[in-house]
Amino acid sequence: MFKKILIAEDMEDINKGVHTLLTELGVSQIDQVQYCDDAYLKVKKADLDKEPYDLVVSDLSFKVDHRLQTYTSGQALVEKLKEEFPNLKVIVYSVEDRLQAVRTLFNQHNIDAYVCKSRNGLKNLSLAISEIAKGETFLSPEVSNAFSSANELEIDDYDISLLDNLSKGLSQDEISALYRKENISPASLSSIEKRLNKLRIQFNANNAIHLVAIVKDLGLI
Amino acid sequence: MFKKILIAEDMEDINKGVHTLLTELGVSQIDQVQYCDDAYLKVKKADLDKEPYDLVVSDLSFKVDHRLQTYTSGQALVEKLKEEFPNLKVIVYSVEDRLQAVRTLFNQHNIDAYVCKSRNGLKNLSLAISEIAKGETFLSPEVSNAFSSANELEIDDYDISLLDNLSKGLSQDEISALYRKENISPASLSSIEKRLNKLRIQFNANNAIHLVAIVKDLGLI
DNA sequence: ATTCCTCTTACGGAAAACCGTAACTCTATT
DNA sequence: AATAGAGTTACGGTTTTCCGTAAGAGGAAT
Repeated sequence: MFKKILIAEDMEDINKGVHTLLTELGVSQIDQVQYCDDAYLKVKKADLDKEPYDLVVSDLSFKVDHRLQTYTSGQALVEKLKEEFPNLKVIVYSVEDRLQAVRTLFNQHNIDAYVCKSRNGLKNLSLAISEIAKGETFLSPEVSNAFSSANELEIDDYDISLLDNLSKGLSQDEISALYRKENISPASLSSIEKRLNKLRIQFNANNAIHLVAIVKDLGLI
Repeated sequence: MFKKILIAEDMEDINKGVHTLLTELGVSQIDQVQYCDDAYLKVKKADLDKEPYDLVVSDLSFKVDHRLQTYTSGQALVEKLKEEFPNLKVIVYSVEDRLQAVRTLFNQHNIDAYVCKSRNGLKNLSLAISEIAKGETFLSPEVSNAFSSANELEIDDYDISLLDNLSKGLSQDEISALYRKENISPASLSSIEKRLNKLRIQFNANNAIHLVAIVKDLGLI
């Protein structure tokens, strides 16, 4: 089990909650910071002192305040940490459930676990820790389909067209009529509903508005 | 009229076109760069040599390539230039027509003109130059409503919050419940419907999806 | 030809969004 | 105190979206 852990989390209450959990798990040294820069400095110093951290648990979003930060987000912090200390284990603990963000963190920045803050957040966090201790990675159930093979790159031109038309204000009915006129298949309302449902699941969107907002952020349309 | 002008534009053909126009306008010294950093260095050097530029015409987007740049966008370049050389006149010449971007350039970075690359791009550019020479600012007709439009100024924080929550996938019902909990008024479903209806009319949106897509494009959320 | 599989379409019910109308609250003004 | 006006809320009806189920259409493979 891990002996020395750092928590980076700006919300004091959550920070404390995680601290309690880690204490219960028997971690002997637990340090806490509320700013990304402090996190980096602590890890850096610990490394120089030859007493490196075993694990960092970091949030993604940190409220900005008067203190100017070099690393303005958990993402930036994690990137830097994993770059400079590849052996350091990192758990991202965040409310964020956008699959693309999760994918990026794993693929680009090689994090070891992603845990969603939710009703079972702490439980999953403790699961994550034991998995990592065994050399495994961990993914919260809320975002478990971030890698489920099927959805990876299976967004085709039809999907894009659908999303584009939605974003232009057409109703599903109107899109159906349009596709019938232009001989685009499938054109039935039912198929369009089905496809949009698939996309909603893929992108973890609650509804069509959310879906369009997400794919616009991703630059897909 | 201006005597010494710098063109910052990565596309060679456009760069050349602007050069030709300026020559026709009787500008005696016209320099061209294809990288933001080169632009900054040239302006800096000219200033140190006591032969400063009168005007910079800059694009917004520069393709990234092997040359690592300190200033990776026209926006960053303009910001730096206006900060260090407030007297230097700056025209932004770009295809970008997002109103929010235009507003930011004028309000935050104090540019002197914004010209859209379009059919009449060069004509507007020459108009802009003569306006600036008279001490005026200039705004391309394509984006002329970035400031004039009354409708955009009537959007308050509540509207933004509403749109933001919508884009995050909350239903109108959920937003109502949220506002009740957080004592944000108005919180009733009816009022939320009404406000969204007003926004749909203002932005010429067919439905909520369309509305969110539009305000995202405008950079409002 | 039959089976199996996948894609498309159809349908029906529940939920949410859309839209008009009317009532209620609060404030300012006389 | 009375009234007008703007903002908020309530409510009913229609349309659209959401979601599950099931039937039809077409292809591939024995």
